[in-house]
Amino acid sequence: MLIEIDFNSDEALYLQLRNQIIMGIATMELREGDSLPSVRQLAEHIGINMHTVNKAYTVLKQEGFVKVDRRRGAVIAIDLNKIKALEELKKDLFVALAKSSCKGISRQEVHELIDELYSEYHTI
Amino acid sequence: MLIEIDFNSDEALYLQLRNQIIMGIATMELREGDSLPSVRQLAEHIGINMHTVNKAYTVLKQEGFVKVDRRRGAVIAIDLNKIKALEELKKDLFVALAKSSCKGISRQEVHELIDELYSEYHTI
DNA sequence: CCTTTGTTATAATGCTTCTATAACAAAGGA
DNA sequence: TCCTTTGTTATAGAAGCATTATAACAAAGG
Repeated sequence: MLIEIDFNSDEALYLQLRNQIIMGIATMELREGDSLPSVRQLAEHIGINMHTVNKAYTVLKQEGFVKVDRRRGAVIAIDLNKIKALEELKKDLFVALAKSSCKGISRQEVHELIDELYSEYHTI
Repeated sequence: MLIEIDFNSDEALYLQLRNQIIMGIATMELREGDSLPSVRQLAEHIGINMHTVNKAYTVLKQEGFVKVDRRRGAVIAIDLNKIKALEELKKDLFVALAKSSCKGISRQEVHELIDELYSEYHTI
């Protein structure tokens, strides 16, 4: 899977990494059971520090997207928790929708955008 | 308008402030032309530093939610820019939807959540 | 003339991010 | 058995951000 880090972004490196892996899972580019590169390999490949990759993996583990196996490294393993996920989504959407609502974006436009984005995610 | 700051949150104070004001506009608790308290008044009222409030107002100004008038202070004045707003919404939704998609939340469930949240925003 | 307004400057403190170096036990392969 | 690779942990430093504090300024209004 191709990882692209933007060093000029104001988003933290470990979060860029985390987000791209989550999007990889959503698009099924990464599937349950797939191994991620070792922290050292990926760090070397991207050109960042090992600890930064490790931080991304640790967050992904805490959020239930990977399990870490000493033999196989970080392995994609979705821990389904819809209730928690719905709460988080709600929190994420709250401010984003308030902003768009203020800027005159209609409810229908949001629905259309959701469809457009969701069609890129093949899980459901 | 009631402002509530959570000092235990890991979200920056000036962002909590910004978000609450945006949500205030979305729910029409704050309307075009309304004045916000002066940076010093609001800082005093909340119990935080003047510069933290000033930072929130500065961000809101840059994002086109208020205009600053030397006489009237920060005044709600929406600068409509739907194209930019749609781009930002898309970016905001991208990761949030990827996460929920991975966790098994269906497209329909997202649509329902959108309706639920949007019904609290009376602008459109 | 005095107060209040936003604005700007400077400095100190604490937290987060990122890097660097190092070491450890566990597992696998030769 | 020995070597390499794995995740993990500890420690330390640099840089940037968030927050506070004190201070000063010009502009506007009463």
